[in-house]
Amino acid sequence: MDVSNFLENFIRKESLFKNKSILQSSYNPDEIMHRDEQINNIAKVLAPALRQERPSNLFIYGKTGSGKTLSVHATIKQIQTLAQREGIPIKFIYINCKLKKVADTEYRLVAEITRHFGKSIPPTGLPTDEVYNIFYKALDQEKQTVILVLDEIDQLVKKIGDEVIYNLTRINTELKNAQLCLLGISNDIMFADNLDPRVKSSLSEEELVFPSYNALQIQDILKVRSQDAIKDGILEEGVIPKCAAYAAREHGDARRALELLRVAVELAERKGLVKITTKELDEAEEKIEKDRVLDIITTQPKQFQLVLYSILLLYDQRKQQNIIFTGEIYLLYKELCAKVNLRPLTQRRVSDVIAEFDLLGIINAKVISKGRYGRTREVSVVTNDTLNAKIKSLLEGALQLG
DNA sequence: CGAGATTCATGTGAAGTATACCTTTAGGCTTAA
DNA sequence: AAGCCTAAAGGTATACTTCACATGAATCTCGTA
Repeated sequence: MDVSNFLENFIRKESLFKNKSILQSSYNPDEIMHRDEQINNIAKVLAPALRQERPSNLFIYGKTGSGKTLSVHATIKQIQTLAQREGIPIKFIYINCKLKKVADTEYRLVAEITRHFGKSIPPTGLPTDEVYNIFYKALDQEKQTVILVLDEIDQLVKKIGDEVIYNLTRINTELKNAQLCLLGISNDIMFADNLDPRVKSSLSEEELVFPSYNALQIQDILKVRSQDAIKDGILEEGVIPKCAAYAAREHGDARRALELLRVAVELAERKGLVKITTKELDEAEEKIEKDRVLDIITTQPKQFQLVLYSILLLYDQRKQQNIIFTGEIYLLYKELCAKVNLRPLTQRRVSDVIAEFDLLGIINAKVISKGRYGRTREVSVVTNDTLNAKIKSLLEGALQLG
């Protein structure tokens, strides 16, 4: 009865949001603030497409939440409407390379691209060459300019190397009708330094750097968006500046600032408050991190979870010197496997698993040499204790541990 | 005392294996003319 | 005879294993001052 009461109230009660979607990361605002120059530059580079000429490949750097993806999308949209009106064949393909199972191998990446042409590619079974062929054909079928946006391209290269990109940049030489333009987006400024020089030079025929927003700019953005997104007068004085300050601390991540605000309002709503204070912001910050980590963890395979569980268990035992080595992890992991009736992976594999968790940012794992005492990964946990406890109980449930 | 040589515990690359899934091909059966 | 379904054959990607070699600083060794 409490539940029905709650739900009843929920309907009656006015939402604190006017339009929540405006604060969600998928939202594309009509106007992007403080990015005019960048958008103009993108437009300049891509404009030749409107004359059926191949635009130079473009490479965009900038920290997370500096508006890269947004600006690209905005530019694309404008070009597209224009192209549509004039009947110019331009096609945009956007792929986020970060998504696991979408673009973490060469095959999967090319398959994913090809699917954007309406072809269906099986998840496995075809030779990679064949997938390339299908891609060529689909691409070259008609006279068109295709602009391929690879977001978080650094993640891709980190995983599978730069050969794919090389292949993609070279495709143009074999195309009769169509032309392909690559637009790479990277969070990692140093990324290009580790590229094969050939790849680097062809990928970044043009380069563009997105500076991070400063606290004031983030405040601007927050103000404008919150005006349309949430009810008037529910933000306590100082909430927006603090929110901006939080985000600016994290290298000016506007996306994070918006998320922070949205989650804070959600929390307030759930608590039945009518004012958002900085307290909600703090809670929101915690919740976001928690959700991010929990989300990653729950979607991992069992074996991975067990490895992580071992790490957390060891971390708890070692409060003082919270450094853990691969060998210990593997030992405990094997023990746990026996308990849960799981065939343990080899140490070789576990080594890779640990490296993957590092890449995901859930743990810190650094390869060190202990001199006479060998070589290992030095693993430490980055999450805080309350979150760890949460993760552990969650994993215990998922793995049916005692 | 200091320069090399040793050593340890794993990192790491390459090649091999199991599994899941794909396409192609060849029968075998059904169906319609 | 044409069409459709099924099963076998032949092929691939992926996750993982096996094998073998690479690492790199603490420690040891041994010649020398």
